[in-house]
Amino acid sequence: MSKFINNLAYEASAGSGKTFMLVVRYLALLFKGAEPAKVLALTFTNKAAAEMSERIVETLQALESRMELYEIAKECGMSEKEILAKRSQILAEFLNAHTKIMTIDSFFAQILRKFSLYASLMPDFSTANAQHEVKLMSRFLKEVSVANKRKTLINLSLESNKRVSDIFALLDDFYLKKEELSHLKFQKKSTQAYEEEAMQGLSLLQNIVKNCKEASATLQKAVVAQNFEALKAKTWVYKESLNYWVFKKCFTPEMDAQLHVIQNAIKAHAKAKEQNFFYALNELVELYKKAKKALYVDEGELSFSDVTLLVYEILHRLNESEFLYFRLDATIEHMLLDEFQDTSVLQYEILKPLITEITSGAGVCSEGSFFFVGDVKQSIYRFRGGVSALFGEVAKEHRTEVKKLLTNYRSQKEVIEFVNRVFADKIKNYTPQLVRKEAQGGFVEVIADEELLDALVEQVKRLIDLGADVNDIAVLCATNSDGQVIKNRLDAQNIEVVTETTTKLINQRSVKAVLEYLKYLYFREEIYRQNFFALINQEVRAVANVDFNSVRLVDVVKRCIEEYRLFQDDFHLIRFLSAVSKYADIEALLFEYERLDTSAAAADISGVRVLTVHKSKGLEYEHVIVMDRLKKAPAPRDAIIYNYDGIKLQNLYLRTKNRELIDHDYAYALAKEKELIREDSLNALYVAFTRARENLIILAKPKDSMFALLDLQPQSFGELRSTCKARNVPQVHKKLSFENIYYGTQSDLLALERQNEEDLQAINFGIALHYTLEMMQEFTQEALLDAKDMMLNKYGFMLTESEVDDIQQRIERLVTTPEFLTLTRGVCYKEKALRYKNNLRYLDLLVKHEKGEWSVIDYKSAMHFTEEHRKQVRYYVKAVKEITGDEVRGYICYILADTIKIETV
DNA sequence: CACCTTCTGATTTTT
DNA sequence: TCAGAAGGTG
Repeated sequence: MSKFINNLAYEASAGSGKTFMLVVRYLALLFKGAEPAKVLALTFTNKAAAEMSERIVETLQALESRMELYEIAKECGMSEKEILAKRSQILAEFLNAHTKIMTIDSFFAQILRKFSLYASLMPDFSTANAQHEVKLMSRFLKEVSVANKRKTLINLSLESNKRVSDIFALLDDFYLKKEELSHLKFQKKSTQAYEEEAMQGLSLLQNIVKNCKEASATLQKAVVAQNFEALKAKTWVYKESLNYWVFKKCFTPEMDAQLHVIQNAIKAHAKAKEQNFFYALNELVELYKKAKKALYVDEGELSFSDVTLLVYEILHRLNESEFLYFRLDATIEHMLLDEFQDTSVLQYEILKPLITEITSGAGVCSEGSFFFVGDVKQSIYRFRGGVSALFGEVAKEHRTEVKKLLTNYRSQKEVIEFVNRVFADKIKNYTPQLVRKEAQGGFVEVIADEELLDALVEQVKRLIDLGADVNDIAVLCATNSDGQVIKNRLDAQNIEVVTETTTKLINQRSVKAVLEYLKYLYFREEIYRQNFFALINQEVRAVANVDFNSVRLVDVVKRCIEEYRLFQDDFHLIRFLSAVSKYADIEALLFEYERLDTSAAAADISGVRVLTVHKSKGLEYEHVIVMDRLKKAPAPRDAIIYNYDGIKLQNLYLRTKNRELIDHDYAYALAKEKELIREDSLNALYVAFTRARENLIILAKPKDSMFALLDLQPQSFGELRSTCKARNVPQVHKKLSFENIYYGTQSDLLALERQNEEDLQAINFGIALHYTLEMMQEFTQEALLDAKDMMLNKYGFMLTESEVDDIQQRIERLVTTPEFLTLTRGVCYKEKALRYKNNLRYLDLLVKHEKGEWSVIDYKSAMHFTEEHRKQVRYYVKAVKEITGDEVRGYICYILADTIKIETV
């Protein structure tokens, strides 16, 4: 019997079952008796976090037939039978617990909310506001002006040939790395002396040339430089010796002596300038920080990095006794970290004390455990602060046992072996992946073609002709703009396409239409009116004026939806409405909406997936086409080169043209930086290639190819096939329709109009009513008043006064209805998660009565669709019965305007 | 043919 | 900021 390893890491190559291991680990902990609320599982994306929760529920539900069962039993040292016996209980506990499966950013935000007062912050701060940067910029400039540092900023900008906005980005860099930089000192130094020194050397050199009879015209011209800058631009200045080219004829050792004088002066000059630059930057960072603080104290607005930094600072200010931030809710006894190679040093520093406590067993928790998975080969987020060296360092620091997952469970043989061949001698310490016995197929082809887009269309058609489902085809590209171009080309060929941008709310037709409408109202440009009516498929007609000073933006949008009857099964508009309410005024919306990244309502969109390699991380597809970049790769241009040794920042340099030719240290740092960039590109290609399950097609251009570092030749392996598998019946997506033709009488039309209006209003009303009920601590009048306030905060904007009163009256009646009070006697659970047809649904109210039986209560604010509701509640009852094994009854509680009706289902 | 200077054009990845 | 092309000189 194997023993559960408390301190364990997995090096998990692509497709090697990383999520599987995470789920096994998580469930093993629960079966060993850990409370779900004490297990912290952190991921990098919301998608990954949601996926993990879903996988855990899925696994538990079908445990008897899942591969995980064997592993969990092994890890726990229990028999499969024992595990299965505990299954329902564990599932119920998991669904009812405050689980801590989330992104690292939301975890930090949670900590900060608890400790917000330490940072002079209100707990209801917000992150990622669209106007954040603009506001910050103006605050910063004000601070600069107040502190009399305008000159510093202007000099910094002039001297480094950078715009203030670029300086802004560097400031943010420094702000974030402040702690890491603290051991470095920068000194102000005059550069004048070095310039003179260099010019002196030049004039001595000019003398030598003047006295040389053999000097050619070219040579005489070559040694002419008006000033220091012109001298720096000369090519010969960076040669090791002048015993070459036109200098050769006049060469004397004295020439080289002067050359070295010039070189040393230039080197020292660059160094001095760099120091001045960092010194000034350091000074301005203080003001930048002040501006940031002002913004979050006054307006409660923070960026993601502010959250991380503040959490870090707070933790370091806390003393031992205060240091129980993670024990506020419940102790965290177990930690599971996903995609560890993408963690930044700062993020790790925050988690470190927690990890130390767990691994040393010094904490209150006697049996804590630490677990992380990752793959340095898939580290592609260096630009965002990810440090892949962290993986090894952390394992070493906490004496974590590292295991390798060697078998690839995702791909077919040809794909795996191709990847092994290509990367074996390119990626350091590459371990070839093993192929499963049953995965002997697969296909890989490398195609070189100048016309990438034509080749792509051809390959997509080839796959479709072979019977491939379009939803199983993914096109991976280098940039978002490439993705847009690819989408347009496939669209033109009538091939359905889904891009990441397709799913953005602002790209939904109905939302676009409303935006055009608003633009017309605001700018009064004819084009917007035309666009609006074209988008809603209605005849162009006059649009009434709106006074934005007297009408709320939300109301304008609401009226538009009603007037033009845009609401027809369109949940995008509902989301849009709540997004609109966040904008202060029409100007804010019109100038900022493009940054609105609320995603569209979940819709079953069908088509070829087009996405960047970066976005594809963690995903897998049957057929993958990896596209070369359509444009040239950008030149590296980060102004500051950070030189890390492992995870420790050693030094930093200011990127200066040609400096590597005369400054050894700089050359070393630059070479290191270049190597890291190369590794990143290599890793990106590794990620791209390993997304494929069956077929991998690589489209490379002959010149400037991003595949150049792999030395790929046009070639193919295996046989292209599309295995037809049974799949879910695709749900028919109801297309948006903007009907404006009615065949009824005027009164029918009015009735219909009213109904549309009511639909939207009724949904808002229902949501608010539910929310109020959810927020009530108990079913009393007093609790209602508190809950009403909370509801007003959240939904007040979309309700009229009479609706608010209506909600209050309805609930007042509810809490004085004896039948309801009897029904809710016992322990009440509100909004409990329940797995329902592959979706997590929420039960309005679940009551555990004294004798152990349960009641499922669903609230409704209207009598529509009653049969639907009954079905739903019956399903809930069945589910709860299965989970608990107890007696369960279901009720629908109609909270109507004039009466309360409770129906048993 | 070796080498310099000047001009032109291209231009990211995101929780 | 860099890469590549064009144009020029010995």
